[in-house]
Amino acid sequence: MSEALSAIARRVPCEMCPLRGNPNFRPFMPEELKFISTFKRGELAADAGSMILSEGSHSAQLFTLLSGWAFRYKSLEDGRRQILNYLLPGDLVGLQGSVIGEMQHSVEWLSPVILCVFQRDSLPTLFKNHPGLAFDITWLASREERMLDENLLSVGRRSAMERAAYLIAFIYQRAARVGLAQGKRLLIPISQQHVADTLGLSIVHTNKTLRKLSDRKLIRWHGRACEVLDEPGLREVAGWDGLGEDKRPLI
Amino acid sequence: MSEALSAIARRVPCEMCPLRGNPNFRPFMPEELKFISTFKRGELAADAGSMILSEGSHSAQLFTLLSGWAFRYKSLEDGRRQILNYLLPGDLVGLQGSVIGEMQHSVEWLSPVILCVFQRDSLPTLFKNHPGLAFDITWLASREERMLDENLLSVGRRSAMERAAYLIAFIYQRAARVGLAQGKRLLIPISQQHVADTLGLSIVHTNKTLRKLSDRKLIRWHGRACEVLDEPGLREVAGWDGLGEDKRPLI
DNA sequence: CGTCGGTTTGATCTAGTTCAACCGCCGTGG
DNA sequence: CCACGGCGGTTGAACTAGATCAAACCGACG
Repeated sequence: MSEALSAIARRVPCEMCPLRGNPNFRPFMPEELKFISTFKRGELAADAGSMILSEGSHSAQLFTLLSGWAFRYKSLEDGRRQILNYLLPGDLVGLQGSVIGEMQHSVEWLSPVILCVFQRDSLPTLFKNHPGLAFDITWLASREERMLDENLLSVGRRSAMERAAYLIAFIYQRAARVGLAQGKRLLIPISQQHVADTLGLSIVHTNKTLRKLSDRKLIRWHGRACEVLDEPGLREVAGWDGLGEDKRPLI
Repeated sequence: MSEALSAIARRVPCEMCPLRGNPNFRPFMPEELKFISTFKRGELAADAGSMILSEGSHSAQLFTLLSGWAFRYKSLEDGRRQILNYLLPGDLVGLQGSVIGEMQHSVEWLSPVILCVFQRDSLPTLFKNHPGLAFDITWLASREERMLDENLLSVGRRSAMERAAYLIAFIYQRAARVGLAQGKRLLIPISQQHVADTLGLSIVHTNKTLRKLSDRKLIRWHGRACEVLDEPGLREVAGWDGLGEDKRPLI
């Protein structure tokens, strides 16, 4: 757990955040950036597999994922697990804990990650002095809700094949938006167990379904990662239109 | 559709909002209430079955459900429908549309409803001058996210029986919190088709599952409504602990 | 009295689960 | 250097939760 965490001394000033170059993030005012820089307490690095935030935790802090992959999940007493959504660079982590006071889900890293750590105590200051940023946080919360809506539709009403294709296309698009699919092929660092727990299916059936997608040359499976070969093809199978066009804020 | 809507002349001042008496809502400062009162443009009444907000709509307004029942849903091209969540008095309606600019789900009323209508344009003013209320809106967005998390867990990982029991217990608790189960028995105004579309099951199987719950004297079905006979029993079947204790804001 | 929306029930079918075994790869320890 | 064990993926066979099909029922309402 926490042994896998280490604070990083070097502190990238938010003005030079590598993510901000990306045109998918809305441009920020200099004073907004300045505040975010003071809001940011430091950086944190964690290894794949370690878990930082767990259900029921009260001392939750607020983070932005700077690099790496993660996922949110909940589980039942007997171990059945449901992955709720994936977290990619630029995503806020731990908002529920900061706003409501208690995390009701857990988060686990899929790769080594770097997080910007924010001071939860200064959230009220942010709301007070930077209404634009406060609105951005609400915007991000609404975005998360929208993604969950779509995931719920998928798990509730799509067939296994559609679900799998949708999931991979969805992750692909999100990754592409944050520049993870620049020219070079994209490898999504998940196992088939993760896919199963996201889709609400058994591993065996998930394997057979992914097999079919592989046979159709839409994806290729590499050990613990999924390579996307034909994203439009996946969307076609899923009957899904793709993400909208909006520029998102980056806190 | 919109013919079923009618503006109501009489305008209850927010200071006398019938919901505010309920101890489950956090108390508001007089100046907050005053602002909400100016934020509120009027009231709207709509009949059961009519649909006000639909997917893709851009002109979305922001509402608070004052009385009545509603639900949010999404559907696929071929008609498969997934109900995402239910809306009860005190819930915010149309936040996604107000914040992101486009509704990506639809809303339908289950009973005659009364809505407080807010001016979407003054949302920036709210964020600017009333950081506490802005925080409340974020709080409500997080709460919705939390409910979706739980619903997703349910649809993805619980059995039909567990899902059905969870759903009804969940709605029951929410209704109880807003005073809809005061002594007298509570009738949830939904059809089995709604239940099916919430649980991601077929109607036939939903019917058989509800039948079992009826046989166990946990619920009773009345035409287009569900009566809850034994809420702890339902939670037991579902393996669900119930909602937490938090006081919620009321915008 | 007929029709319509919603519920009920039985029969049959199938998508997805469970069980079980096996494979290939990689990291570890003897 | 090799044997071993564990993790992740693969495959087939048997099974079942839930889907689909079809028909009837029942109360409300015009």
